[in-house]
Amino acid sequence: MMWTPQKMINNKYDRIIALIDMDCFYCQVEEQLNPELKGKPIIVQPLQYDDYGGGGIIALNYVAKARGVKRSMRGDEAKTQCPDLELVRVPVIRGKADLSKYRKAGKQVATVLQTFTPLMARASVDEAYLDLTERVQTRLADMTKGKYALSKSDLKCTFAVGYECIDAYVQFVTNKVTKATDDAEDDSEHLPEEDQESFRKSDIKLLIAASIVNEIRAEVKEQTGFECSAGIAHNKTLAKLVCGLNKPNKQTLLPLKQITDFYRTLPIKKVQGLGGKFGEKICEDLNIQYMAELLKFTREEIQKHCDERNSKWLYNLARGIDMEAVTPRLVSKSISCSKMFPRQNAIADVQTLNHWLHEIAKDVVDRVDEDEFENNRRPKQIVISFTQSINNSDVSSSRTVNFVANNENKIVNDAFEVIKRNTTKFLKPDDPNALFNPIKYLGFNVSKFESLDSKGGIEELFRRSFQKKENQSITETSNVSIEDDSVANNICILNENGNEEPQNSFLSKYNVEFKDDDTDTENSESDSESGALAEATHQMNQNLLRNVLESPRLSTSSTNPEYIDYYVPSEQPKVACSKCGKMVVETEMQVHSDAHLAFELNEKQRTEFQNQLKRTHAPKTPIKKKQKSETKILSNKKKEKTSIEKFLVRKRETSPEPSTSTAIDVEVEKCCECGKTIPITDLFEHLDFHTAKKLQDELMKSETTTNRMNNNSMKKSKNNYNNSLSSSKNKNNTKNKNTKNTAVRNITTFFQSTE
DNA sequence: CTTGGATGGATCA
DNA sequence: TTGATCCAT
Repeated sequence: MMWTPQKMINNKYDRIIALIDMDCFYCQVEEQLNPELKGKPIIVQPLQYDDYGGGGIIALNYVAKARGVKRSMRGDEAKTQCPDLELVRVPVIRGKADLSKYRKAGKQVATVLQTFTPLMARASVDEAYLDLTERVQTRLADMTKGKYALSKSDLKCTFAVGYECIDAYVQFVTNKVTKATDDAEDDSEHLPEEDQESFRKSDIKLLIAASIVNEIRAEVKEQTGFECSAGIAHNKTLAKLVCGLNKPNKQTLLPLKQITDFYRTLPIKKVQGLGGKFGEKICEDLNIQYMAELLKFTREEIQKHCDERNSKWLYNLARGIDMEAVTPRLVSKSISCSKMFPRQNAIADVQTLNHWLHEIAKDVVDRVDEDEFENNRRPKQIVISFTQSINNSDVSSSRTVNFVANNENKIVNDAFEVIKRNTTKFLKPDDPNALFNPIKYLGFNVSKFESLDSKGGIEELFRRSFQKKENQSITETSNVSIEDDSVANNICILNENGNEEPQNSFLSKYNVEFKDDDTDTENSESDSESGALAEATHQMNQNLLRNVLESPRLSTSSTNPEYIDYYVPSEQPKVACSKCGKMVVETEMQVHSDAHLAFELNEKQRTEFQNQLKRTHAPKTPIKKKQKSETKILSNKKKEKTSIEKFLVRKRETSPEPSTSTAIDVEVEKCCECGKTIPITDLFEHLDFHTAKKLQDELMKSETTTNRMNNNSMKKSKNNYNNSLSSSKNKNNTKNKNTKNTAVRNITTFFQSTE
């Protein structure tokens, strides 16, 4: 029963996660490649035009959608529905669909996204999760200090679940903030203390995140020409859920307090991971259909129908909690090439089998080769998969083989051997050319990549931080790490319709456990919001980087700065991280170190580093790269090393002056607003007060300029305006009633920057 | 028969 | 670790 509760708790609502999803990505790619298509209704189809009904549709743009074309239509039907529809076919190479241009475009996008945070995980060719927690915190701190203000245009194209327009939501947040300063009453007060701050800051953080995501989407558009939509919430699952609510080229955030309402009409199947058999089973077993209905069940009841892990996950998710971390991953962990041979296309003879093995193997060779140039790695393993039709039913098999050389014939031979060896009856006895059972699917999957640049050292570490990989400990343990009781008692706020269970029993227990277990987290306790801490963290990261560069083995600080390190299993052997001193399970140390590295690099450094990699790796002539690979890698290694050295040196030079004491040691801080000395633990609260004041000031100041802006939402609420501009600038000290009215009146320019 | 194929990730025994 | 299976885009 050893957890670090405080860390876990903070991760329930503290994180800000965005899911970026490209709008009808394949269509956008095709439009970019063939600009004549722009503005026209188009669909993208997988194969030749000889398919049933004119072929399927894998993507359609919004023009086509507006014309009534549906994804479920066949090509013919779509063409009938929309006669001037443009049919774009994905190219076919070696008899199979060639998706390389979409992969390439997706990689471009990911490269841009990655510059905003190291905590980016590609979820598919056109989707990526971003953990924006740090960026949001930084901006919130800036805002609080008056260095930054949201303007209306920052929230362009933004929607908030449960609100008609974003202005309505902003108004709500405004009222809440101003109210909180004057009024002791707070709708988060019945939460456990640990959650209250997170809860109160949720709305403003989501808004800030929306402004950041707008910037991200604008950058993606500028750098790649592609448009995307986004979902913004406190965890991946929710971000994903709301992403599709407003499309295209829009973004949707999910306020914490809207989750229950949102769940009421949300079919369970829509949740990622519940769209298949498992979700169906849950729905049937519990006889429910919507997410909100999950709330009725205890964890034990849920667990009757699934394993512990899933029951916890479901139980938490029903309460808006999903602890899965955004695991940084920039490149895929495997590459697969496959082809189906449905029905009469099933492979029935050895010659045909051989032919297709070669075709697909060529694909493998090309992809692996390309990957080697891009990522300087090579797979160690290849899995050969095939499906036979035996007695009219499909039987799938796969076998693993060492990947010793990226060679077409070698791959084919291995595959042929594998198929022969693992087929009880390979050939028909009377016909040595005919397969006994037809083959309906062939596939290769290479994985277990090995970095080609030698050999440990800082280079390797850097590379890993870019290429890698997974952070399994975070992903896996985060789910099981939520203690049942803590969850059960911390979610009452989501049950805004009452009926929540009493929570008192838990609190004491929680506190006890917290204290018992809180051996090494004292310094970072409850400060994760603080701008000062953020600075301290940054400073510490600088120091950490220096440590890595100068004496990697040296153990220094004993703080654990990263909010992603929120879980420490107790029973496995642990060792101290050489960077942060935190005790980490031995087998997870590499991952832990990677996380440090990912965090330590700022965007510029990362892009610079990547560009250098690209430069040194980019072949002069993209064609015929095969036989050069060996020698080229060697020469590159040298170049690259110097590049890295340069990079590191520069990094050192541009590092901020080392501060001998990090802000973590500071107990008090001078308020930048009023000059008062405030205990650091109270600083944020204190600054909140100033924020509210400022907002009020802005409100008044921009009142007149507001009238220039004339949008629908303003027109709508125009009648609510009044002319009480009489208050002085210090009116922030006035009563609730007054501030509320002001906020209502002037909501659209509330966040206007003053500069 | 028919949103099916290609692809990638994750889980579990 | 491997092989089968599930899930998602």
